[in-house]
Amino acid sequence: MKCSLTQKQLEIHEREKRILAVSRPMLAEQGYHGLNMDRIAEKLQQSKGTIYNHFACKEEIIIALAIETMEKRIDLFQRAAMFRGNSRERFQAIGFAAELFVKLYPHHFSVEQIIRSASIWDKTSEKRRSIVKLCEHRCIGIVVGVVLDAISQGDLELPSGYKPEDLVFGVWAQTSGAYSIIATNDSLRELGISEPFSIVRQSVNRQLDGFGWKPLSRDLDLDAIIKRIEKEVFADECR
Amino acid sequence: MKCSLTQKQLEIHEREKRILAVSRPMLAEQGYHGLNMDRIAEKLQQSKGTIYNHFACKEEIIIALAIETMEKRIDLFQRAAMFRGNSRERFQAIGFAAELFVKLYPHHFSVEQIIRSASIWDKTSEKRRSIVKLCEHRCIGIVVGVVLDAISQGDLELPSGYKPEDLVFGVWAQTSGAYSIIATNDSLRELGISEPFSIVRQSVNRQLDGFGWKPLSRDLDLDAIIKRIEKEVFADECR
DNA sequence: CATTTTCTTGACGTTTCGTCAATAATCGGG
DNA sequence: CCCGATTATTGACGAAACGTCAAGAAAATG
Repeated sequence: MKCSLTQKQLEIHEREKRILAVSRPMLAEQGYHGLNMDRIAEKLQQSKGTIYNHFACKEEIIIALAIETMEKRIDLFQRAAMFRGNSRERFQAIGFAAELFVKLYPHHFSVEQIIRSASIWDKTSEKRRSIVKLCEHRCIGIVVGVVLDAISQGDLELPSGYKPEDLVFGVWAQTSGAYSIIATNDSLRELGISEPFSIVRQSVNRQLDGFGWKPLSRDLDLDAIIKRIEKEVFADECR
Repeated sequence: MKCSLTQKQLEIHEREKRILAVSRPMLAEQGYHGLNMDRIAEKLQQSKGTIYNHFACKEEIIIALAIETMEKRIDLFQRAAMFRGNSRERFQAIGFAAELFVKLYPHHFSVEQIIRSASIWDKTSEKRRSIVKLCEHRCIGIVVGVVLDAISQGDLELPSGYKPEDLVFGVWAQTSGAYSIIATNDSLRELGISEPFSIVRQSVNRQLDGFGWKPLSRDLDLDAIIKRIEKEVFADECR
């Protein structure tokens, strides 16, 4: 009875994960149109109706994928924030995590891009939308936490009227903007930009310098810090 | 004969512009799916086949709209770059133009966002794609020009191995990333970010400070500069 | 074991893209 | 000014894909 019930529910839960697993590469590699409900059903050897039992529409699958993505990112950020070092080094670690995320999980990153566009948003359920909001909140919270630590430790003093969230927004905008351009603009090299990832790292550091977040980059050995982060936080991922 | 021929060609050219004019709000307001070939034909009182005589597919319309958009942006940037002031003030003027563009022409801005995503790109013609590249090149060229002036006037010295294009990329990423977030994230205020536009301006300036681009922002009256830009360059737009 | 509830199925209706053969308009030479 | 050739226009049509739903299968319940 109870065992049997759990059996079925387990099966359903399992299938939901498989639907998402099959959907992600379709969406990431071929965009919104590449995600095809009939093909999902076919690949899973189930009827289309069953898929629709799990997700009310295509957009629900997309937002579910986005939630998985954000959770993965949050995990990386959390680990990065725990890096042992001064506040600026910990911020650096989060930056490293963001870069790692893009490079290591391009299929996750793509989904984050796709959901940002189109009229996907308003076909999704309130329930999942609120989960997305929560994830965003948690993700920003992690970064804001490091900024707050920096302030309380006297490494950083923000201009009056400037909140920690504001600084985070600036860096968030810069990195997400950069990664988005890198992913969608195949002629960056022709535009004279040959090492975009390295440039983002530098630009962000200059921005932090501009806010006077100590120690300034000229007093830091950034390459050494990154080596430490690789070894101490993301050993598994950087194998 | 020649007049008559021109007559017809003029009509066709005129119609092409009308197709784009009708398409833009559809695309900008309702995304990729809002752009409906049948409805375009209906609105223009022409058959669908005629629309397809102008544009081989939906994506061609989108990229054509994107080209119009980029040309409009280039116009604003060119005017901004001619602002009379020191190099940093001229850079500021371009930043102002970018912000103005987003705020004043949201339907143009949206299109720039949409083309960046999805699998739109690979259904478009090589011809239009190369025009897009050219536009990007021109647009970046304008900004790079100001940076070069700053260097030659001794206001700015880039770190070794750092090219003017790299600095421009950083700012480009930050502003485009920020505007994209602003446009697609309706809960910024809940995340603690209440004045995103003002924050972007400040963040960019801090970044320029970090590169030591003189005069530093603490030696500038940014509000006064912006007032001057409004009056001297964009009087029409800021009425 | 019978009944009720839940789950699964795939044929179907609908929308929308893009095509193409037929028709209409325009052009150019005599 | 007229007639064949070229070009442009049309809308019915085929194809693809989304989402629905009534009927049937499986599971739960008592």
